[in-house]
Amino acid sequence: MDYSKTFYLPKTDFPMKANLNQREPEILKFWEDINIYKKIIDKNKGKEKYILHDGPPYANGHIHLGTALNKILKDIVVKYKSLCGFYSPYKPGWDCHGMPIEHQVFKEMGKKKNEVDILQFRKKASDFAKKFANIQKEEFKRLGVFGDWENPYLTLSPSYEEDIIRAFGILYISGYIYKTYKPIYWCITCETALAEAEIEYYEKKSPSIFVKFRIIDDKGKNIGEDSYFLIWTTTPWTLPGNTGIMVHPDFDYLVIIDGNEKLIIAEKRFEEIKKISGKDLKIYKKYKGKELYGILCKNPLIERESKVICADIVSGDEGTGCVHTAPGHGEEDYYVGLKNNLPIISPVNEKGEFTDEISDFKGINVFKADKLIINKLKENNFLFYSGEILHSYPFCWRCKNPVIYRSTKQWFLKVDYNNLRETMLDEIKKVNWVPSEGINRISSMISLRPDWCLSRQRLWGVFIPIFYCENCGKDILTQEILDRLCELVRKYGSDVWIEKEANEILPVDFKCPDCGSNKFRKEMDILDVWFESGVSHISVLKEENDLSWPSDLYLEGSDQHRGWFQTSLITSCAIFKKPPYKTVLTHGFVVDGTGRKMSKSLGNVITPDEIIKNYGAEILRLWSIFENYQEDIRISEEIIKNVVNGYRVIRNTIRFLLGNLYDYKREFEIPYDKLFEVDRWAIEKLKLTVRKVTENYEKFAFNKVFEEIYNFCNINLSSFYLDYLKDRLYTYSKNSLERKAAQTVLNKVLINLLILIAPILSFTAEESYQFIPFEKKESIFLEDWPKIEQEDKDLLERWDKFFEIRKIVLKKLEEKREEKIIGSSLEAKLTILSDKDTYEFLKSFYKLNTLFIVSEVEIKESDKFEIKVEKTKNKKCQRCWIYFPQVGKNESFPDLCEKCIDVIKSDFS
RNA sequence: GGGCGCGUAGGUCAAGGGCAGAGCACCGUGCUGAUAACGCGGGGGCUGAUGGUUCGAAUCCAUCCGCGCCCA
Repeated sequence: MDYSKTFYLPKTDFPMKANLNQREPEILKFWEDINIYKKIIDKNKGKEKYILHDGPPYANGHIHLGTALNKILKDIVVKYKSLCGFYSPYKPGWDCHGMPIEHQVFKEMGKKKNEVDILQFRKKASDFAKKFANIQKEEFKRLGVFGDWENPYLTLSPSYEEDIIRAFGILYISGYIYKTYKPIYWCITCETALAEAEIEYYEKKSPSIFVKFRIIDDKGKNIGEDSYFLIWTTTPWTLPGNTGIMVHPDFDYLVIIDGNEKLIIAEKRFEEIKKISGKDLKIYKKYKGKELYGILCKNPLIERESKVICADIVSGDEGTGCVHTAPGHGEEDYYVGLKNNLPIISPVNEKGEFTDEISDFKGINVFKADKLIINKLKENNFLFYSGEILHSYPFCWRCKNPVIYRSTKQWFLKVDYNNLRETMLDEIKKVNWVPSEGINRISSMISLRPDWCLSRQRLWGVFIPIFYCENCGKDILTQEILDRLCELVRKYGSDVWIEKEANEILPVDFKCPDCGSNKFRKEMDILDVWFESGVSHISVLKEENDLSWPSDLYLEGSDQHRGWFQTSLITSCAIFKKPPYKTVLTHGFVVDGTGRKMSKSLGNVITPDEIIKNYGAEILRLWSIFENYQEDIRISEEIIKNVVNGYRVIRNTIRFLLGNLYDYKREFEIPYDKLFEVDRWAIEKLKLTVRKVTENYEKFAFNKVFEEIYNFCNINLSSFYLDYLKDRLYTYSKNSLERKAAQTVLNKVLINLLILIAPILSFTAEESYQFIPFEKKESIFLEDWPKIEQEDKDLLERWDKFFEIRKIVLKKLEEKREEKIIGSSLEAKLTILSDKDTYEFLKSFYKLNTLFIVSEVEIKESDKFEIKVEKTKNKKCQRCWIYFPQVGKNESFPDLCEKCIDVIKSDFS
């Protein structure tokens, strides 16, 4: 007889095959239709806040795996906190100004910086940034990220620009801002400052000269008369700007005899210099580099001292080991010069000609001056050797001419003003850095960082709000001016700085406080974009945005220790004396399957789009937390395959749970103490899982969250409990305690499971939630996080012992299966011989055979432990497939067991 | 070149001086009432390399190699 119509198989429309790429857009639409983000926010209104402040991605292209990873991690945190009942609004933002966009827009226009109408250009750049902010917005939404997408913050919006200007103004007025010389890349043909991105490197032939700097004060080192430091340079024209000579503190330096003269060079370079010059040089004395510190030399070209200083950037592989230092003409020279208080001299105008400062070469192009300088050095006997060299040199990306380092006045934020550096170093310690190594990184950076250069000679950004008196040159910004300007910017955007004359912005009849003049000009440099994002905490974390300062969490890639974490810390500590964050969480970088970074040239780039198309955003979400994201995160076909596998296990578990709840209703719930012991065990395991999962969410250890959930589904449910439960679910009477108790547990497991996975597997949690066939909330995201309950440790320990025995049983069963004695485990009869304790222990389990999924278990006391497996002699019940001695004894139902006969009679007649 | 990290099975992760482990993949197998599902069993490792400390090292120390981020 066919009994297939007489039992309760799982029934659900929740599909086994996820088909994520098709289904996700439907779920997104559902969320949009019910406005899920607002409903979550409304649900938690008035509760404790948890504010994750979004670091703005740069709006100049499509998202990549790194940006996707970052947004997904943020989304997981916000969803988790929201489910836990926190009021956790998420306001995404975009970084819209800056060089890369400027660069790309110039390219599109086919023009360069000084060929464009500024306002027209800025309009184009603005459109460009908005376009990509919108593209990225859609891409982020596609990932299932919830947030206030209708009201993001953009650094180019007038209100944000106003906040940038106000923040700068506050810092200026309180004394943090000053102006001084700093070398920058400069193209003397285009007469413009260049950014690093506008530099191309080519081979260039340059002079290579060794020059003698006469010692005028050896600080009592007794080096002797007619002594010189020998330096090497490939840019003779920078010699007039020389103010120092670097030596390595740990190198040995030799005083060598060259005729009547003595020369100082590094010992490491001695042989090489002897070879180059072809001279017979003799060693006279030896000094450690650090002993030479402070010796004064004379610049061989002009009347200026040159001081010997120590720096460990000095190379022992080229030159003389004594390095010509012109702080006005090089980045390294500049920083070393700052540290040692060397004057920064840059006697070169914007055309690349020497200024009045160098009377001998006034008006001469620096590159043309090289030859003249070499000749003059030779004439005056300061040239030791002269040759030529082919080396890599920076060129202008536009005109392809070699560029120079030229010092111009730049605006700075002083890090050592008002104890700012100490404040930051103190406050850093109060922040929770996750992982904890982050504190080392940011601390060492803060303790070493130089003043922050805030000005850029660019077009796409917010102008530095400073006026200059045309008469006396004084820089001017008062509270009154700042307030007026902020009002204008709020109304018209930062373009107003260009649109209006200085006098239209300044208060009526404003006069220079120093000289009384009424003529002013505006600063035309813009602010470093890092300053813009660095004040996001001021602009965004406001009451009017429903947010609050400081934020609970910043969550970005580990590169932001140098970037946003630091710039935000500076502005925040300068203005409020406190960091804008309580916790800083960092993640690593996405690399390929072999651990190498992704790049076009390596050809190993994988895009979020490919993953979404082939597998779905859900897989991307799961991948994001599948590995330990605090280190580098690898991605490869194989890894994605693993992720998909993990996903399938969860999905199938959910499907089985749903399928067995098709006829369940909440009022059927069986109270805990009426459940069978094995059901209580399942509940205790669930409690344990909920607790561990929650702990790991709290620690942001999302890969462990998944591991816990996965192991629960796989080891506790799939391998044991659900397999065992099939008999009770399928074959017992619809309203039996066996079935109802099982369903009670399954219902509890299902709803808890869905909540636990919802922050990560949002699509699947929602999709399956909608298949729950009885009364529920509108969305899984409106549920409450399960309460943490202490699990019953005694019960769990008792069952751990059971599982130890079960493991042996399973192995024995497999042996008999191999011997072809049994197939299905239900064909088996177990005999377990054991000591009294174990005997009593086993005896205490209800229907032990069903727990092992065998037909018969016989337990006996014995002095040895042994498990025997044989084929049962009973007959198989055709309905429940268990072998019973009673099968065949009933005439009406000769192929059924007693229980099944009862069920058929009660449920199907 | 410097700073901060990382390196354990094919991949993802555990073990932090005392027998190197888990689930996945793989192989074998059962079931055909979770079926592109589910169950059971199995093989797989010179713990990046080389030295050292120790009775004993994946673990502590040193050097090196490879990879990532930041800086020069």
